[in-house]
Amino acid sequence: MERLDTPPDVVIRRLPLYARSLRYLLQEGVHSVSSQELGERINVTAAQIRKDLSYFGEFGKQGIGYDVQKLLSHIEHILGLTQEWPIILVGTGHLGQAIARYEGFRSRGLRLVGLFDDDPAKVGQSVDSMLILSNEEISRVVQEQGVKLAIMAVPASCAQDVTDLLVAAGIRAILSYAPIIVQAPEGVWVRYIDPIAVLHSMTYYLARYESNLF
Amino acid sequence: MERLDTPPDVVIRRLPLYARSLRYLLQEGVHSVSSQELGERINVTAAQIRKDLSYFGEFGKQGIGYDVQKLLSHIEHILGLTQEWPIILVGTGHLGQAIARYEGFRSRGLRLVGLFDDDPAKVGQSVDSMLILSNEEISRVVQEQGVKLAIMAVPASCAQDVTDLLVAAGIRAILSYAPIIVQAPEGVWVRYIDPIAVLHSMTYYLARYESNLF
DNA sequence: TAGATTGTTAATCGATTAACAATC
DNA sequence: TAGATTGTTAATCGATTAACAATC
Repeated sequence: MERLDTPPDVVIRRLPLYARSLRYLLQEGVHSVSSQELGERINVTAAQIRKDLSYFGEFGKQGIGYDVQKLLSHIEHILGLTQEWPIILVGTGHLGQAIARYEGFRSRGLRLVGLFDDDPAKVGQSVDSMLILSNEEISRVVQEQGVKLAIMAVPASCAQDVTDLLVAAGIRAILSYAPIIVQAPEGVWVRYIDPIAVLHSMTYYLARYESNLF
Repeated sequence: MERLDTPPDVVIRRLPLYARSLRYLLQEGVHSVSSQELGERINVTAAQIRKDLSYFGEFGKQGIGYDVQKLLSHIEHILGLTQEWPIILVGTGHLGQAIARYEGFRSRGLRLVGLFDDDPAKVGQSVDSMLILSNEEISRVVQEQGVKLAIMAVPASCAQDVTDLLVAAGIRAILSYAPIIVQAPEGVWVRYIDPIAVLHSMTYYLARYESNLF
């Protein structure tokens, strides 16, 4: 059956988890998997997996389940992971350097092509043989390499300025580690990695638990 | 009016964002804020903020809005941030070291009290004057210091084992950076920081955009 | 007082789950 | 064939939003 609904964002955010689990299954030499089995691995119901996939097509076989390799290919295709995406990283503090040293980008369809910092003392140094450039060069690199995706690991105080710079340069999606919500125009996606906020939401439950409220 | 509903987890996850925005307002010297103004800063509707807060009490004044300092205190109290939470970190790769070097824990109600790795070559070294201990010492430290909260920055391949170790030691909440969903018993909260998954959900939109589908 | 904004209810919207015919 | 599991529909559940009386 044809599906014309545009898939909700929650569904899109689950697809990478399905893909990853399928990669692990493949490594383990598993060739076929049911929605039930896949769901148990990632704590999602079987019905949800089937419903999610139905937004994009029919990938399974009744009575059998899904061919791991095939379903993985389909999902990678849906996510646009058949191509390699150049990305840039702005901010080379402790966290930025750790990200720059991450070895896994290439195998995950991403390639770090630029490293930027606005601190003149850092510009010209290098991290893992990758040269740190000035923020003023962002625009040039983004345009030359057709970069659409940026990681922002800068202090809250300059996050909005850097966002504006990235948007002006042509970046369309930003993953921000800065502890602040930035404003970006329509058509630019911003997502946040916010470990402190996550920890603070867990202390809520810990505090409740400690006082024996459940 | 009294509210007996237990607040949904989505609400709990938004509270830290409200708290943070209020801290910024306080720094800026703003004393009073309406749900409208607060909402604009963090891209949340005014109605949602008021509804969220109503799970916990009445903190505003009709016609006026909220006293920034008071509302912040209330939210910090709700989140259990009136006490300092000891935390441990397992895994001292690039990312783990960056986390260990993070200076902001103290001011955010968290205190790193232990750093662990299972690599004998790393045990005994130190990061920022904090000694790396063997994973075998997790249980002792957790019990001695009453630690409930752990950050896990280990490879996917040992994430489940480390989780089991943490749970056995008495940890009740885990923030995991490992790219795998781990199984934990009831009453133990696990949350994930998964930058690659987030990037992969953004490539979906970039791929759509590139092919001019919207 | 008049204007503004809260807290709360009811309406709406959207996501998840259950159930089952289709079919491998 | 009998058993298993999909894809899809309808029912349920839960979260967001709109609206407004209460009130500062």
